[in-house]
Order: sequence, then C-alpha cells, then structure tokens
Amino acid sequence: MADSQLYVYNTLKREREVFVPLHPPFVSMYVCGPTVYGNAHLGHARPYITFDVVCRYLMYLGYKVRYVRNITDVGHLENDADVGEDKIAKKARLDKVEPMEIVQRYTLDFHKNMALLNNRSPSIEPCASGHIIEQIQMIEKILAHGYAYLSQGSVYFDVQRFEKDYPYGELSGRVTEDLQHNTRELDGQSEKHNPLDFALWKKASPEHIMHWPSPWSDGFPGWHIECSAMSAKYLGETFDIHGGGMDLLFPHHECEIAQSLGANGISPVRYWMHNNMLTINGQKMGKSLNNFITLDELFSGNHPLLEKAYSPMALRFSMLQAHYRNPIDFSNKGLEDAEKAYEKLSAVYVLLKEMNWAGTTVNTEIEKVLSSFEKECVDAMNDDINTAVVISNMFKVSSYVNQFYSSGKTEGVSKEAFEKFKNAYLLFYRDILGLLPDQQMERSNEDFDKLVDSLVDLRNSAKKEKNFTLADALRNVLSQFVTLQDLADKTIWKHEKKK
RNA sequence: GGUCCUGUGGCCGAGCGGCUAGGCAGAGGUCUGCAAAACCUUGUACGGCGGUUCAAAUCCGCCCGGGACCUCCA
Repeated sequence: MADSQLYVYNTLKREREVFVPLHPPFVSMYVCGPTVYGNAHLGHARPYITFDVVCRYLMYLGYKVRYVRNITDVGHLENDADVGEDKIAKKARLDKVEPMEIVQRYTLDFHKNMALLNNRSPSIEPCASGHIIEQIQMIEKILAHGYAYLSQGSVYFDVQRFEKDYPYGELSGRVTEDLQHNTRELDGQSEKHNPLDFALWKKASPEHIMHWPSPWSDGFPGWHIECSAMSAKYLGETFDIHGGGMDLLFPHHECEIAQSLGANGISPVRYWMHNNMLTINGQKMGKSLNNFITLDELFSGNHPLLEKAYSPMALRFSMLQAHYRNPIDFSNKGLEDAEKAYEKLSAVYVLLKEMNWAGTTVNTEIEKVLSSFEKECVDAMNDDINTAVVISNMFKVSSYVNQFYSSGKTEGVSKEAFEKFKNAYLLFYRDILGLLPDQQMERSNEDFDKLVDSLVDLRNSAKKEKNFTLADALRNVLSQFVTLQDLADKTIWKHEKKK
C-alpha cells in the first residue's frame, strides 16, 4: 500500500475498501459469539483470534473500539422448523441439568480458553437470554412494517414481501429464485408461507423447557434475531464492522441484514468481515461431522488425532501465519512447525526486551532494515490485516537481534533507529499480534529451581576443572528435566524436556 | 444442481502485472571440550493448455483437481 490507510475486504462489496469509521475516533464492531452448549473447540479459535487482532490493531491506530460479542444461550433449533429442539435444552435434558447450568459451564469453558489464547475480552458480551425484551420489540417493529406474519403462535419473516422493498441475498450472492429451487421441502413446514421465510419467534411446545412470554405465545426467539437486536442496542442501527465465520454468511448474516432493514429501514453494517474455515484433513470441522478437537484436548494432547499437546500460543501463532480469509488445514506437522517458529520469535522478543542500545558505528544496511520495520508491519496490517507478512517481517529482523545479543553490542544501528525498532517489535509481538513470551509449560517450584541451579553450578565447576566426564554426566541428568544452554559467561536453562 | 473460494519449491504459507516473502525440514560451513542455541551459505516454485501484454504466479478463457455455503455450525 502506497498510502497508510487501513484497507479491509468487505464481503458485501467483494473487494477491499478503505476503512473509515462512521464516528471517528470510535469504531463499533460486532462479532458473532458461540452457542454455549459444548466445549470450545479449534473452530472457535480462528474467528476470535482474527477479530481480536483486528480490534488490537484498530486500537493501535488510535481508535476507541467498542467490541461486542454475544453469548448465544437460548439455543438455536437443532433441526429445521417444527421438529427442532433447542440445542441447549436438548443438552440439558441429556445431562439432566438446568439449561442455565449448561450455559454457565460452557461459558466458563469458553472464557477460560479465550484467555489462554490471549484474546482480549470484548467490551460488552451480551447474552441472548438477557435481551428477550429487545428481541420482542424488534420483532414487533418488523411486524408493524409488514415484513412478518403470525402463524400458529410463531412469527416468521416474510422474505417475499420484504423483497418488494429491499434486496435480499446481496451479502451472500443468493438469488431467491435459485434458492426456491434448491430448498428441500421438509415435513411440518406448513407454518411458513414460503420455505425461504425464517423464524423470528417460535412458539414453544409443551415439553420445551426454555421459553419466555411474548405477545404471540410462550416461546423463544428465532435463530437470527438476537444479533440484530443486541448489535442495534449497543452499537446503533448502523455500525462499522460485523465479523464472523464464513459459514455464517448464509443464512445468518443475510437474515440479520433483512431483519434490520425490516425493523429500522437501515442496513446495519458498513464492513462485513468473514474469516475462512479451519479444516481437519481437508474436511470441515463440525459438530455434526464428529471430527472436532476441543481446545482442552489440543492443549493437553488428549485426542486420537493429536501426536502431542500444543500450547495456546503455538495455535495462535499458527493461525496468524495464514491470512484470515484463507482456509487452514489442521495438521500435527503444521502446528509443530508453528510451535518451533513461535519459540524462536519469542526468544527474540525476550532478548530484545532487555536489550539496550550500545554501538559505535552505523551500517546503512542494518540501519535501513531496522528503521523501516515498523512501516512495513503497518503496511502489511493496513493491507486487510495481513498478519502473515507481519510475522515474516519479524523473522527478517530476528537475526540482527540475535547477533546483537551474541556480540553484546547493538553495532551498526543508531540509537534512535534501534529504540524505534525495539518499541515497534515489542508492540507488534505483544500488543498487536497478542503473543506472549514462551510461558513455562511445566509447573515449577522453588526447590526444583534451586536444585537445578545447584547442579548447573556443579557442572560449571567441573567444566572449569576440565572434568568433562563429570560435566557430561551432569548435563545428561539435567537434560532429562530441563533444556540447558551454555552462553559465553553463564548457563541458562528452561523448563523444557529435551525432545 | 446453484453460488462462491482455491491449486505456489520436500511440507506449510505470503503474493493482487515488472523488484529476495517468511517458516519448517534438508545440505554445507562458523562458533563451541561436548551438547544446545545462534550466525552465514545453499534450493529459484507457481495444476494443465491457450490468450491479452514490452512484461503474468499475478489479468482473461477452457480443462483438470481441492474446498465452503445452499440445513444448526466459528
């Protein structure tokens, strides 16, 4: 990018556009959150890491971001139309617990894993169950405008009627005529006037355990209305960014647009951003496909498809190594490679953090590379959040940092350029990509540390006395528990077993 | 069947008309008592066939392969 403006790919326009917020310096962003009826899995990691980085970068650009991400706790229908059962209610019935117990359990699990991935908490995390009134009010508006109808206690959005006034299918590129042909005729759809219509409010059957009173029936809100109602409440009828996985494009996001237009007459979102999917062995990961790996399993290595445990940061890094709009295929090899690469980068981060400028000469080449580092990273991020190129840039400068460290001097770079570079590197690593330096994976305790320190001292004494037999024996023992590294003047060790 | 995305060196993965992506693995070297780490050197890729252009991995067409959505899903 020649100019330093942020460009993002807008799914609605199918091209990159300059990002200009509606009310600078504020940016309003909504991201579809999880339905909390199961453990957080690998698939959840991708969108929330992606939009966490988007949010972090917007903050770096000086925007004040309000980031809203919902928790879906009223459940969507398990199957289509009348035969469906609320997902959360179903899980609750199977587990013989209160629905809200399910919600609580998996919300906590989700939060725990998001924290491990170092995703910042959203500014507001509204629950669907806490916004039944807002959803009912929105449905009333849609009804009043004639874009919905009541049918046996349920309310449906009238797509055909809506299409007379507004386009339907713009976001996903659907043509309703084609959709008609491709819609399967399911039993029990008689409540709908048209197969394309979707539920705004569903009357609850007697055995349905989650339901709320409404002007139409005791029931529960439809599949898509919560996002429309809650985004409008907290971000306004039009807001800047709506994010989510590509799989939500149709029908979920398409319906959100229709609902907002139907209720407020305004298209709700200015920039639609969609992350691509994660596949496992080339196949989409899905609850129904039974091939998903939970984050707990990934971090513990406890899953048949996993060769070992992977750290949350390795996962985060591996996802940021690819562009968010391209698919990622999960593999052990891929994660292992990412883990190694991430550890190298982290080592550089740790070294650089403690490093101070000390030099005498300026080398034009080094000076140039280091002083253009920040701009190159900014350019990459401005180019539709290209984290892969940012990481590439970080590797390009890594060898300089390592050389500075080995020589003990920051030779070849001016003080000003070094400090600018250092700050930028720390900023991109920690604040924008949201990476954390290698956490000590293994639990440590003081006694253990003291013991290791003593053995390391003993080994160094042996080395001084050229008693290499003893030194090697000590090294062999130590390397069963930690990783040793001899530097010029001292020995450092990490809580990592030799592989 | 419809809509859309995609095919890059051993593997992963950027790239949006001309200029080295990067990582992992491999090979050679420097340093080191050994080990580890680090540093240096090394590989010249773009599914196939045509076309546009002075110039194409990058644009267009066709063919072949992979995937997503069209039903809850991040």
